[in-house]
Amino acid sequence: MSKKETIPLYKKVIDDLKTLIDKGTYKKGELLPSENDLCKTYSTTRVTVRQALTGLMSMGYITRRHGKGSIVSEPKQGLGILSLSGVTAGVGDQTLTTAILQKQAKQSWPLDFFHELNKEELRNGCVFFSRLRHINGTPVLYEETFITNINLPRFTSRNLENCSLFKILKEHYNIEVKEGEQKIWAIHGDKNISKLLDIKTNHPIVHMKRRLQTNINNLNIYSLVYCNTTEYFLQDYF
Amino acid sequence: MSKKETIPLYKKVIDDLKTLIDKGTYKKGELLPSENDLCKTYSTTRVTVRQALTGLMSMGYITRRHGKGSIVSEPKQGLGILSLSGVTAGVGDQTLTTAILQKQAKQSWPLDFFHELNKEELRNGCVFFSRLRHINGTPVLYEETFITNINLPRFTSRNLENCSLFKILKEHYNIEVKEGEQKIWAIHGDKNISKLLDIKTNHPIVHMKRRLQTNINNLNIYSLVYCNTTEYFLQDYF
DNA sequence: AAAAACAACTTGTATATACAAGATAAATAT
DNA sequence: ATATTTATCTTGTATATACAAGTTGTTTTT
Repeated sequence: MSKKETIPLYKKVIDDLKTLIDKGTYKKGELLPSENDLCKTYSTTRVTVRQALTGLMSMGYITRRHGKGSIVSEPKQGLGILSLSGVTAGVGDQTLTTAILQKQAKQSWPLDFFHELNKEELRNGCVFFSRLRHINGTPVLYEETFITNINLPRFTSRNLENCSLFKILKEHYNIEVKEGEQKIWAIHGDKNISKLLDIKTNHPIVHMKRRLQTNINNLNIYSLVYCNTTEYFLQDYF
Repeated sequence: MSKKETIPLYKKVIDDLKTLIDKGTYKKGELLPSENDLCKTYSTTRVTVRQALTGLMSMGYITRRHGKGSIVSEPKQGLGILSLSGVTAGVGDQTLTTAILQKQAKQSWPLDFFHELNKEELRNGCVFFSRLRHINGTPVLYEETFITNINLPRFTSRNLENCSLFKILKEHYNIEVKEGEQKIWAIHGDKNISKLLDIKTNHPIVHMKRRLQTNINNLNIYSLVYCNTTEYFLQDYF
């Protein structure tokens, strides 16, 4: 039952350093321990340590300077456009709450679904849920998410508040987002969206259609996003 | 005068494979030669070949499957939101023209510049230019670009039409974009923007503020983007 | 005092090798 | 015929090592 999976050393190094960066032990602009120091810490060689650092770099956690070291970058949360920042401060200082409008439930794909689906996905159906995110009490972002139904144990009974979808997928099912695409429009919200976001109908909002591919074959995450960017904006690091 | 720089082997492998993918020799969904084949081709070892493949992967050119091989992905153009797609087809089928509204010229940074600048950048000043991109004759995207002035030879006299900024930087100055951030809003265009994009003033448009860091220290590319997404949309791969 | 050389750090590139583990098709056993 | 095993591909992880080259502070020379 218990997956006695041994996680690779380089992944452990990534996780450790990521945690220390997120915790603030290594702050923005500071240098990580040198590659040789990390080699000693983990009793390994530079090839493995560099594999970890390369991973952290492509995740945007660090930059590297020849002859200098690995420099901690701005802490990034999420992948692509997942983070929402206020004009004055980062998300950390804001009160971000998430309301589940429709709890995740198995269903078949909508007939007019916005993205092409393969046979396997169509056969499996999907899990759908919708969330409304508030910052400091104001509704800012409405999101509808469709996940290919591959029978994740107990997934439909989990609590998906507080942006924890990706965390849950990673920690409980070892699912990670590998790549993705997103399409962006500026639109005027229709009646429903405007009501949800508490804005006038001619108010401009950002609309996105996203598709995220995971390390599991045929497990894609699709989402429709509607965001009121009057007081906040969408931020994207790459 | 001639830079007798020896380019690293792994970079040559990346460039070669990238060219072959772009040319269509390796098509989407196909497998690249195996790591051991590439080792033979380049008379090197797997560590070096894998360094190249890891690079191609983080650039989005390929995905890799354990036990299977390196699979060619959808060819991606540019980095982050740089590509503009129509609803019906990719950019390739569209007629994309670029008009230079203000030719690139050295100047000092605007007093109310949207991003923090360091001392070095302030001292150097910037090169500014603005472009208006049309798809099938319709103005769709207006972009103002600020590049830190580091005296690139002949840069101010080059032709920046046809999205070739990044190509020029890469080919003539060996400058590559390393990372970046972008902030996104939906707004109603002001008089100027609306006139440029030929839309009504209450029309929703996507507004972005972008900052791209390059492999050259203190050389950043800042841009302000305004996009009419009525008929087209902004697309982003990661 | 200023410039040049040096030493000691750092990361970058590269070779050579080994075994683990996923994918696939052929050979074998049922 | 249908499973099962096996062989042989593939990529994934890892060790050990070497030298090149950028960065920085110290020492030496001028």
